[in-house]
Amino acid sequence: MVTAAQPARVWTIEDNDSYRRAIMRVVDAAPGLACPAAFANCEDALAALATSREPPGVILLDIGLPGMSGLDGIPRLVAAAPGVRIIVLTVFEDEDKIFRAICAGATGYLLKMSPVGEITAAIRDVLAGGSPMNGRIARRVLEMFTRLAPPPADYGLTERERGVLDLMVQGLIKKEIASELDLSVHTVDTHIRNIYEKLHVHTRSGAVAKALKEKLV
Amino acid sequence: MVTAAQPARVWTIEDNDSYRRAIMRVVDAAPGLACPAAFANCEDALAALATSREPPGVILLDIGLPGMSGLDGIPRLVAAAPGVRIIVLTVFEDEDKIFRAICAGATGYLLKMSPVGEITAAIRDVLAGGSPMNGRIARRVLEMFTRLAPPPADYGLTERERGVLDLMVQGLIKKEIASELDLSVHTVDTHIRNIYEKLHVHTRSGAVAKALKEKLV
DNA sequence: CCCCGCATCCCGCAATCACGGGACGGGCGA
DNA sequence: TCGCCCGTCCCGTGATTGCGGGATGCGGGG
Repeated sequence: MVTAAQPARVWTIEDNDSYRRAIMRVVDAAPGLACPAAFANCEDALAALATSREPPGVILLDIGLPGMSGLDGIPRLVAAAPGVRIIVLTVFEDEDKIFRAICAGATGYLLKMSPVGEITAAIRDVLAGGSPMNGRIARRVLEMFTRLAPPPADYGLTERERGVLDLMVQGLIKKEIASELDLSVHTVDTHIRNIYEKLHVHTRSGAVAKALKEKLV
Repeated sequence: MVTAAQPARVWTIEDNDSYRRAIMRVVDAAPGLACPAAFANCEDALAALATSREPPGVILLDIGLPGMSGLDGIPRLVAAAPGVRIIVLTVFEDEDKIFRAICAGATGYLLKMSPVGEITAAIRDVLAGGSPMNGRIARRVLEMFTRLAPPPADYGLTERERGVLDLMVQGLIKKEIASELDLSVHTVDTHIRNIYEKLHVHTRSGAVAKALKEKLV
């Protein structure tokens, strides 16, 4: 809980000296927030985390750091301070970096061009269970999601064929599929051949790969 | 572009009469925004879209609608009005609905408990290329992402075995794998057997499925 | 120094596979 | 009513596979 008596501890990892100091000032000036420590690289922060008796609740993290990248630092920081929330604060807005940061466990993603007031707002948001993101970043994240779930592609598989394909994905052989579906092996064979034709493959592995990649079955 | 002369058109689809009217009032009162149309269900909105000569730039969409669900409506609305941005405005905050809405192409996701001022802010955000999300929604989205990239699981596969597995995933048969890797078919065979053992499967399909599901190779 | 584990390579066989064919009934649109 | 598609069933052949062996080279530990 954020109170005046016990301000939330925010650490900053940022290699640009003046920007780092500016952030510290802003955070310290914000009611209920304090920035008791700041570092110019991940290694120093990790070392401090290992010995600190007062771990931070939130870390503002740059990505373009000398030495260990902020991206690589995220999992280690989280491991060193379980429960800590990481807000990435960077100039990068390419999908790859956003994606990697989020997958690594970042809770927020801001751009350095943001007004400083947005930073304290973001910290409070994170503390309140939110995930602050710059608008463009949010749009990108959503787009990645959309792309992740592409058209369920329809190859015109029949119900039966989908059932057979499902069991193929589970690694069953024809004989097993036949008894599972209570069919003759020959019938299963025909279905499999039709699946191959519809999926434009000619091996089990190809069919299974296509089924999984395109979320059929 | 949002100007006083040409306000951005916002449509509202919401079955609760008073809430719908409240939104219309708020949007109409906001400078640069106008809500020239509102509907109680998707079907009506779709019909209006089909004949309208002034399609909206943004649609505020409820999910719990009578008839066609807002979730199912998203792709149709987008199809009927290419370029329209959908902001989901609902009481639901379960992962499934969020996920489906985003995958269907929603640009923003707000909760009805939000102060109305947040709605106009969200509309402007969307118009400016952003993707407004309630803080908790954003957190959920990020968590979904994190879960999407689970531990790359290690079954102790050797370099060679990974190479073979990769080609298996591509649907090649042993002979093809052998020539691709410049090995004897017998060697490939042994590799495959070792892969089976390490992956605890005993069929090609099982191995391919496991490789794909756990992002090996 | 020798043994063990490991990755790599090889052989042979029975089981399984892909695929060419053919057949039958039921549903559905022309 | 007549096709046509679909799901079901069947045969046979030759290729491919899974698996039982066995062998090589190479590194580390006793």
